[in-house]
Amino acid sequence: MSADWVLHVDLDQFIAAVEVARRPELHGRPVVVGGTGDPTARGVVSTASYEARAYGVHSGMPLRVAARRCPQAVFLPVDAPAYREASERFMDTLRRFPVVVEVLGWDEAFVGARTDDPEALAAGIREAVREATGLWCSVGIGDNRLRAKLATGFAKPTAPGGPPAGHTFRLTRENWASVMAGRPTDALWGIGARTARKLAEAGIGTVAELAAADPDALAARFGPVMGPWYRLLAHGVGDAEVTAAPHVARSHSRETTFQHDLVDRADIGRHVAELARRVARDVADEGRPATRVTVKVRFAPFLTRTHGITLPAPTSDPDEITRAALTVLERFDRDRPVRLLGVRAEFGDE
DNA sequence: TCTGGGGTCCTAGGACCC
DNA sequence: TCTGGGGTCCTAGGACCC
Repeated sequence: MSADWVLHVDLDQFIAAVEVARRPELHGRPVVVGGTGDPTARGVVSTASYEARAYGVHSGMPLRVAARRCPQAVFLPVDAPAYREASERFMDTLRRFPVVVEVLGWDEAFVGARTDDPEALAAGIREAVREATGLWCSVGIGDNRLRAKLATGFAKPTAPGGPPAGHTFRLTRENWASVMAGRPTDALWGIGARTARKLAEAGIGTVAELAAADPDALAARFGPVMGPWYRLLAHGVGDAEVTAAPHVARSHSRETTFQHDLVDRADIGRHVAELARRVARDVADEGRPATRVTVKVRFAPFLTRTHGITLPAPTSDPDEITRAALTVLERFDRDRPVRLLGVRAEFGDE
């Protein structure tokens, strides 16, 4: 009997896998991709291979720390065009199946399907993706998006030297409690370290405890939307709809962390103007005018401030966007060295 | 440990208006 | 002279995700 399923398909160690696929001599070695590939420079790890993860290296970790933990790793620069190309082949492969494909990121997608054998569909997808891209993927099977997404975590190959191909895992209303009840709240998709800590302070440590919490108390503590939503997450409640409708951007931004902090005012102004011009190009490509321009400044050592203005009228004009960014820049204190500059353009609600 | 770059959504306070 | 209740918009910051 056919039923509607949500599959979450996720490429394994995506960025590192792309690099290894085109440099077979790296197979089996610890590989760390991030920044310019210089482990002594400012930057973080984009992806570490499973061999590198065994040394405690993970995404988001400063490259300098990764180099200390795993000095023998091969450090490579981020090559965005190569990953974009691999991503497109991956998505095109998914679209060959009689399913609805919703892109979530470069290396993951939701797949909506009506089938009586979702495991067989998942196996077919994994083989086709391997054939088309040379990359392995893992597949979570769920009765909604939340459960499918979380299921993928249980499908992933874990240990280095383990099976090269990911497996599949099915997470539904039936096994939700037995799989999730005892796990920490940040195992849920949408609860991170900060919220988990605040929940723990309220005496809520596990998914089961969150599921049993009082919604009004959660609303008072976490806000009228987030509080009750956390409780629903703990019950595994989520949307089951998958859509192929193209994503409509709310904003575009460009930012740069400098290898050496900036102190010169004119220098800072030139960098903001350059970022604004790049954002204006993105706005022009979008084909809709920007309604707001925001500037971000991260001062040394790591203090971040933002200021922005709503434009007098929506515009795509590079000169107007640049002028707005430079006007906003005047509102910042200028008494500290600058580590990062960013410019963002937002679009209206239509 | 010393913390990228690109996004999304929510919250809360103040301004402003009726 | 001391004062309401509600709605909406703007702004800055926070949290989360990949």
